[in-house]
Amino acid sequence: MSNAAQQKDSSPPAAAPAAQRTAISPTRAENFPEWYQEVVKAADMAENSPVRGSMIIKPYGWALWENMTAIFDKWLKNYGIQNAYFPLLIPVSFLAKEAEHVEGFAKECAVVTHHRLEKGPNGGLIPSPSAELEEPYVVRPTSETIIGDAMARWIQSYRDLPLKLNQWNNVMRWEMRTRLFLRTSEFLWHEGHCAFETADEARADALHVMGLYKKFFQDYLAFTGYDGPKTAEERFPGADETFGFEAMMQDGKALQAATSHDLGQNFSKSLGIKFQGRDGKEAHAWTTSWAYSTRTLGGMIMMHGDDDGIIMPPRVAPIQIMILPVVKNESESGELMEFCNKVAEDLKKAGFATQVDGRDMRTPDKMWSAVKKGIPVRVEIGQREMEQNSVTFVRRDLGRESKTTATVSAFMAAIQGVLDDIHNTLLNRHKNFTAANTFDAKSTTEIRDFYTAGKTGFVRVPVELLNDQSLNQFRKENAISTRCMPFEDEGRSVLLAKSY
RNA sequence: CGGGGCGUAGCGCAGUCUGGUAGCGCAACUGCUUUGGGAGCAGUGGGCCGGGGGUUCAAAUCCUCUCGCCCCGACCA
Repeated sequence: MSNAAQQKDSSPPAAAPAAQRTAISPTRAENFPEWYQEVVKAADMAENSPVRGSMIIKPYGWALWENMTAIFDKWLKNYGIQNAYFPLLIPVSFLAKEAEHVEGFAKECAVVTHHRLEKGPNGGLIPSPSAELEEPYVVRPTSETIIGDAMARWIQSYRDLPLKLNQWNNVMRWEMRTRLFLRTSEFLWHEGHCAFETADEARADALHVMGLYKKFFQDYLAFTGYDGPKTAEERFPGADETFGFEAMMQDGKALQAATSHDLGQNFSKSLGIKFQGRDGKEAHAWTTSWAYSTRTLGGMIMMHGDDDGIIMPPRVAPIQIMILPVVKNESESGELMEFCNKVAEDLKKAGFATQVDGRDMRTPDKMWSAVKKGIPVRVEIGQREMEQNSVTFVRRDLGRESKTTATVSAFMAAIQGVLDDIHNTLLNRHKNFTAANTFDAKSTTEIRDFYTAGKTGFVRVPVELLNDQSLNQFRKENAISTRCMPFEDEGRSVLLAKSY
């Protein structure tokens, strides 16, 4: 409860018999939020910036995001989505057009009110009073309105439908409390916006993209979770239905990894997205929107990381294989580097993201650096290996016990399988973890007992319980939200959890 | 926005109560020895003590205002 006091006591591991030093301290068990921050730092992925709530994504973090976007972008195009770009600034009046939408976002909008600076009375620069905008702009918190406005002009006939757009961009929501990747004021995402002739098509689109997310998370990011409709209280402002993908973090809190919205005709009516139908009559289009963001990346860290730092899922890892030359003495180093580079070249030709760590550092330090960056496979090559034309490699997911020596040709033949196996190990770990942290409860009393006992995870309860006022009161007091109504239970149940 | 904690070298911290020339560990740099899971010795460099204003002969230290960070809560597709 009194967290502030507790933390201080729990963070130093009390100089106990440091059996095995972990690369990250505190450990997950000691202090999960602090562990998370340290992991991001240790991997050199991101840092806080001078701009409150906005982070700097460093090259290694960016490389991961880039991989996460490149793959999914192809899938979207394959599904018939066209990428486009819409303005960062949205006229306030646009945002105001959809009643629920304004209400949902007004509280967290950054507003642009001036177009010129001038010298202030105390030095420095101030917005020039003579340069106040007639109508302020908001920095987009999401783009439904400005894209809808364009759609209204672009769509005249049912022949213009469906219109399926997406943009990779940044948005801003003035968050009160931020954490690297998980919640930042400015964040990166893609936002898809589609318009259809019929309600069924729109619904199918929202569901289809949710399916893509699920597949992407499973096949590339190596995690699983529950997908399904959100309850009314968690719905996107202005949506008829929101589908979410909920994943369980190692501290027992849920994280929404993606959402997809069936917006019905709410936005088309307020923004005038109309078309002449096959019957010659005027009709409003049915629209959708969907997204995943840099938050998903943060979630991935919290799902796969261990006390030595992040573990990169191999299929999106910026560096899949790191080769460490183990140099004994200078005289051999030239020949050894040549050998390492040769192996690296072959791996690169075979399509694997490979690097040789040729930095002038002690070997153990390079090893830990690779560990903290979560590089799936670390290859060590010293005099021994070179003489036998072999390599020694270690899997990040299994640690030093997995150390194996193989001939170069055997390694080349096996590496794809090794990476796939790492992927599967991570995925299965997370599947088992999710299953082990999903509990069933049939009554408000059971739910109360669960949380009162200090347990965490998903609690799956019958949807009818949402009508129980005493449960709602309890949820409110304990910050327990409804996550989604899993498709697999066909609407009979809803998942409760504390969440990010 | 409420409650709590905290800003001192790149990082982690001591010094603040009781005002008197800015310290420790790690990292960095140099040299030698080392190198297959976090090395050893010797040496060197590095500070607007978050920022503004005040009190004082004198401020990291006291007063005041402010900015920022962390944790919890509220809020949050």
